[in-house]
Amino acid sequence: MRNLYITNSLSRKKEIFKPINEGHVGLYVCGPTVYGDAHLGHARPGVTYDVFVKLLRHLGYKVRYVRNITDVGHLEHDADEGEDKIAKKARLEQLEPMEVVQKCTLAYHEAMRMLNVAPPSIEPRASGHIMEQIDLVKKILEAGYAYESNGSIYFDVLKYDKDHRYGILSGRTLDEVKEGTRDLDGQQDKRASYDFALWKKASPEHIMRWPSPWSDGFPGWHLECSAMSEKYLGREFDIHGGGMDLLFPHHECEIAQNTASRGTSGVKYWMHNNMITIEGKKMGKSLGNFITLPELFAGKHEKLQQAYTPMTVRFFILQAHYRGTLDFSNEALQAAEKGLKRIMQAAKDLRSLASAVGIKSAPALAYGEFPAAVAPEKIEASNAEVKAIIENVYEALCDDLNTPIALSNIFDAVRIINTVKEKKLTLDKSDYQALIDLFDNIVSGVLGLRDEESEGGKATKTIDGLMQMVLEQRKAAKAAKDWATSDRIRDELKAIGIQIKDTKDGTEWTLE
RNA sequence: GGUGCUUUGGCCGAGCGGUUAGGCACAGGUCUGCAAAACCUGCUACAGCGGUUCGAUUCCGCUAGGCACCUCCA
Repeated sequence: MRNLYITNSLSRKKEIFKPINEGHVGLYVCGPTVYGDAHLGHARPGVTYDVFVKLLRHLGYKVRYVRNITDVGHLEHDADEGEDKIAKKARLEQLEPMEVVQKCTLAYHEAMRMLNVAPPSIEPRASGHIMEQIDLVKKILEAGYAYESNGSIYFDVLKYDKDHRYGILSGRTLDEVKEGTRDLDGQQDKRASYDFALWKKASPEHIMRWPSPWSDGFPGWHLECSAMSEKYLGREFDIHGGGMDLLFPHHECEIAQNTASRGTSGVKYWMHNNMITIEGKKMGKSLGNFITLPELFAGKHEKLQQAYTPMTVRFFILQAHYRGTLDFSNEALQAAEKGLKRIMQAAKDLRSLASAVGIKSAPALAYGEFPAAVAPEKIEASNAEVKAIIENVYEALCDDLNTPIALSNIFDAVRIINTVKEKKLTLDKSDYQALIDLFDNIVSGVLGLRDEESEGGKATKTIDGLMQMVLEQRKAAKAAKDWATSDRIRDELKAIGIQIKDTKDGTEWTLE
């Protein structure tokens, strides 16, 4: 199996990945809090960890991928009167909180499906694991790292810090945390402002509430990930991922909870994807640059000059490294759209060139299917450049998921395919096979780039037939040197979004 | 205020102590009835000032700008 390197946020260094159990990977990623539309920000971790999981599986690992749904406990503020995000939405829309959860979860799933982000192996909900969370609170209380106050339970950060040191992930000392923590009103139940809630007593009007030994209430936000990761992945597991913004306090608190209850921080590698910015600023409702995925796919937002397809968005995300911020702009999205189109066209051309020498491409993967676990140790190809390109793609992906480098090599492969198509270069069967494998396993399989144009199914067949008829007419006009007619056909097709290309071998067409 | 990150050509965005990233845009060429596409060529940058070094965009320091987290956020 190839060596895989990932940047571990704990050490802030690139480390070689060694699974706890040979050949198996346990991965937990923080999923969305379901209280609104899926937005551009959700696309980044969705796509990043999707590619990561697909790569792991292609390399031959058996992966259990857990991504949670937060449907309770996530408050608007840390203050005691901070409202639960879902409860607030439910109040505003006059819905039962679980109706909000259902609606938003389905919308999130739909957005992920469109982005070709495969579902996780397990998608646990916080509200479905109240028992586990109460048990976890009990364990932390027993260990002496939490205290009860007026029906709520808080984590005793000061005590924990003395025994274990709080802040190993974010690199902060408790003094630094102290300085940065605001004293908010409504925190009088806590001993210290930096203590965080494990269990909160519900106020009388609070709808989402469960009985517990301490009060009718609800779990603290950080608790769910500790409880559910342990339940499905065990005391210690390989990788925990999430957005950079969750690093502190969410993941820091998770580590503290794990250590206090299980005696181990629980996670070997922490991975954090960076944010998508819009005009250099983080997306936020207050800045008016908040773009949801349905808006993006429909082009309906004042910041958008046009609609962008899900694959364009996916490709756009993959053109940057996951640890860097990625700046959104119409210009950048339009560039991505064209670049992706070029790769997809080359994929099509490659398939027909290869099938001419008897090499078949694997059928396109259905949604949720993973690439075969057949990553080669060595690339077999007679053309040195082809061989080097593919080797570089694997090396890049295994080097902390460097998708931009992988894509730059894939563009080199595109150039080779185009050169062959122009009959300025010939390849032998081993080269075709290697390239077909590259596109099947990596472009389509790991990077998850689908050809949206040719996914029309029945409609495409009909259009194919029609186009053949139209092109026959134009061919006849051209044969008669009736340029006026042939140009008119071309112009009119162009106007309805069909691009004609005359090549040596006949006329091709593509939908724009 | 604290902590951390960052500054790359028209735009997006990699990377690295000495070798072309890549995409998009732009210009010229080839091909073509003309287009389009493709291919070839060109444009070739690393905020500023110092330092280390045979050599720095790449390491160190300072200055200036930007961003993130510290409060909910993917």
